[in-house]
Amino acid sequence: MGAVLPAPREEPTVSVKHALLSLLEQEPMYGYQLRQEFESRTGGTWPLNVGQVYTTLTRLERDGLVEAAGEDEDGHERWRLTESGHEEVATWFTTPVARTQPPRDELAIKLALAVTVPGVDVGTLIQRQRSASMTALQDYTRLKRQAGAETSPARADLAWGLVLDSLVFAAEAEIRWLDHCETRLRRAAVQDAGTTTAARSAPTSEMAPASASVDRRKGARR
Amino acid sequence: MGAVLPAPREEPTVSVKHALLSLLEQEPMYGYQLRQEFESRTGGTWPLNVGQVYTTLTRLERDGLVEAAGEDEDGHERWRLTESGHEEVATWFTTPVARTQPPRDELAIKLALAVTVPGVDVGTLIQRQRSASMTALQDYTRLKRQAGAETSPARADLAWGLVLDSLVFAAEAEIRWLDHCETRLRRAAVQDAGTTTAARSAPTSEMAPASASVDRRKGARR
DNA sequence: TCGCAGTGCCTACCCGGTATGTACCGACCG
DNA sequence: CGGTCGGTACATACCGGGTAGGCACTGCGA
Repeated sequence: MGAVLPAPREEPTVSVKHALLSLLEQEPMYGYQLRQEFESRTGGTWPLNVGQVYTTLTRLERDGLVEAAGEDEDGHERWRLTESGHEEVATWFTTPVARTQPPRDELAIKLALAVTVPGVDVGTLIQRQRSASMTALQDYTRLKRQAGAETSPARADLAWGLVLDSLVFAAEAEIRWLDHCETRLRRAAVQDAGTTTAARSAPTSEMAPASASVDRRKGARR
Repeated sequence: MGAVLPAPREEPTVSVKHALLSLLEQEPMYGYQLRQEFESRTGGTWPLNVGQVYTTLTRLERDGLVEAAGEDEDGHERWRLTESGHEEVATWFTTPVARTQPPRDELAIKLALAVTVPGVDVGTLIQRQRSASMTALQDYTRLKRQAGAETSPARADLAWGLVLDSLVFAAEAEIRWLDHCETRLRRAAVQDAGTTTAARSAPTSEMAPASASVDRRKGARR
C-alpha cells in the first residue's frame, strides 16, 4: 500500500477546545473563570468539568494556540490567545460545522437495531421513548417560560435562550421522527402480512409536512 | 440566573457497547462480523472502527456480559451473551434514552458563543451554516431516493431507511432553528437600537409553527 | 470554634475512537 | 507462475475527551 494521501486528519468534533478559545477571544481569563463563563452562556445545559478545562488549556498551549498572560491581582494564572489562536477562532466562526460525519445518535442506533434483531417489541419501545421525549420537551418549555419571565435580556440570557430553543427543536424533531417510524413500521407490517399487489401507492411521501415547513420559510426553492 | 437543568449523573452515552450486545442477542458472532452487521444495519452512517469492536468486546468480557463461545468452522473466535448480557440488552430496549444530559451540540455551542463574544458576524455565520445544512439535507434525500429505488425491502434496508429519516428530520430541525435564531436576533437588535417603550409585544411566540406541527400529529391519537 | 460551602487548581484514571501493523487468502494479470 | 492488490480478520499503541477525587484557601453562620 503506497502513497495513501497524507491523511486528511478529520478532527473529532472538538467543541470544548474551540469554546475555550472563543471565550479567550473576548479577554484573557483563568481556568475556573472559563468554566463559569461557558456555563453561564449555555445555562448549564452541558456542564463542563473543571479538570477538562485545565487539561485542554495545556494541550492548547502545547499546540501554540494560547499562552500564559501573567497573573491578575488575585494571583490567578491567566491565559491569552496567540496569533494562531486568533486565527483558529476566526476560521471556526467562518466555517460551518460539517455534517459529513454526524455524531452517534443513540436513539437512531437503538431503533435500527430493534427492527433488525428479532424478539424486540418495537411498538412499545417507540411509545416509551415518545413519552420520555415529550416530558423532556415540556421541561424545556417550562424552563423557557421561567427564563422569559426574568427581566434582564442580557447577552448571556439571549444565548441561553437560543440553546434552549435548539433543545426544543431537536426534541420536536425526535418526536416527529418517532411518529414517522411508527406509521412506517405499521405499513411494512401490513405489507408483510398481506402479500397482495397493493404496493406502488405513493412511495415515500411521509416527509411532506416537515419538508414543507422548511421550504415555506425560504421562498420555495431547492 | 436561576433555573438550571438537574444533572443526575447518567452513564456517558455508550452506544457502541449496547449495539454489540444487541447484535449478539441475535446469534453468536466474531469481531469482524459484528462490525459488518452494524454497518449494514446503519448503512455506514456511523462507520465503526474494527479496533473498537475488539477493545469493547474485551471490556464486555471483563464485565461479564459476553463470553467466548468457541470457534466456528473457519477458526473465528465467536462471542455469546451471558445471562447478565441478555438482561442488559433487555433493559436497554425497554428504557428510553435519557435526554437529561443531551450530548454536546457543537452548532448550538458555537452560536451561543457567537452571540456573546463581541466582534463575530452572527448573520453570515447563520447563513453559511444554513446553506451547508441545506446541501446535507439534499444529500440525504438523494440517498433516500436511491435506497427507495432498490427492490428488496429487507429488514436491514428498513433500518437504514429509518436512520436516514432521522438524519433528515434532524437536519430540517437544525435549519428551522437557524431561521428562528435569525429572526430572534434581528428583533433583539431592533430592540437594542430603538430604546423605545415598544417592549411587551407578545414575547416568545416564535415556536408556534413547529409546536403546532407536533401537536397536530398528536391530536389524532394517543 | 467547628463545619461547611464556595472558589480555584491539579492529577490519575477510564473509555471511546483512530491509526497502524500483521497475517492470510483469493483474484486478477502480465 | 510470481506478483500484487484488495478483502477478511485480529491485535495493539496511542491520544483526546471526560470524570472522580484530592488539595488548598476563604468566608460565613451555627
